[in-house]
Amino acid sequence: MTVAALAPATQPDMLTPIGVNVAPLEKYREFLASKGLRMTRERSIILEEIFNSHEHFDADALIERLARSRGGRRVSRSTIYRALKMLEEAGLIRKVARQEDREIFEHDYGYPQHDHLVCRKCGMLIEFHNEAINEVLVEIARQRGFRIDGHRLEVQGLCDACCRPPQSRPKKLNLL
Amino acid sequence: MTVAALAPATQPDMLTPIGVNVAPLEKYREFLASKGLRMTRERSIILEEIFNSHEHFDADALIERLARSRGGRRVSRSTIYRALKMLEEAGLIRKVARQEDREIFEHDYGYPQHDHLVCRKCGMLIEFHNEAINEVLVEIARQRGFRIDGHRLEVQGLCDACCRPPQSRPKKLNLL
DNA sequence: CTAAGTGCAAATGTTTTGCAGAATC
DNA sequence: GATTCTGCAAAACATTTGCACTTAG
Repeated sequence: MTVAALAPATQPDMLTPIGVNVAPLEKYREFLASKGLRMTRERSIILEEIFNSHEHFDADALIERLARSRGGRRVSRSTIYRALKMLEEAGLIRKVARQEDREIFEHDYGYPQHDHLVCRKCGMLIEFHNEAINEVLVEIARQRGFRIDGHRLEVQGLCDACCRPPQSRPKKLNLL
Repeated sequence: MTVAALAPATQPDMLTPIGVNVAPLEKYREFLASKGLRMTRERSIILEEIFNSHEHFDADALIERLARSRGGRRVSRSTIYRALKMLEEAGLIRKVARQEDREIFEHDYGYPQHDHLVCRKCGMLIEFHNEAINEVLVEIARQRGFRIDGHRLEVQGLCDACCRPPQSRPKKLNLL
């Protein structure tokens, strides 16, 4: 379970156009321009790879995806880490959890806001959205004069499948 | 701001007995016994140091506190890391946030459950408790057959003080 | 052209681990 | 007395950085 396991997205892909969503690229371009930074081949390759799927990912998974990608789309490790930082600043991706000492990212643009149930055993991420939570947070923040930028809510526990292990052979039985 | 800045605890210390709370030690002892592990001088020193204050802390802060502690209470770095892991397993402490690549811990025993507003600028942690959030989570988990062990909710943003920087001299004015 | 970006390799900083001697039960 | 612990130094690991070369604007 090196790579984050995935639950089916809450929203089906029905509304996603075939191919790359162009909006994120535009947003990235604007962000870069506003900071006097440049849109390079590498930056667009990374962005495209990320937005080509709606899956959660970590730096390493992305690096591998790019490494095995068709056509000389190879991008160095450093550049990818540098890009992840920028994309986060640009509001295009966000960190959602931490698994095995790695940050797990997901899209933060063109995707409804949500939180996650994280299975401690198989690593599955189950997305959910609940407006009531946001309302509570807004009210709490108001009381303390706190200006909310965002939040990260990870609910740890066991997913449905991992709650009842009987059917899959319990490990270590062979020690007898 | 290497060490996590702190907001006053939500609950005053009025109910805390002078000196060390003995309950955590008991709980730790039971946990260790149940696993065939031993209560050592080092483990109790670490526990005592942690429960001597209700503050949030990270591994490094704890290491330093123990290093400068009176009487040969020095405990090695490795032992402290090893202990943090056990204490978390034992349900005595929990990770609440991540700042500057370090995990921030806090008591998870003898202290009411709560979440945090984290100031992105000064690092201040403001605790809050809201039962409605728990209710929502329990319901969501029920629907998905998920068994909740716990959660971690970090709300990022700017604290009251950092929202309005005018009075404290804006940095970089000297660049003119 | 010039400032910004990239790749590489080396550095960083936290956390982990192997091992020999010390301590608990 | 055997098993578990500790401390040390070295290792592991994800992420960052310095630098010479490349590239976007």
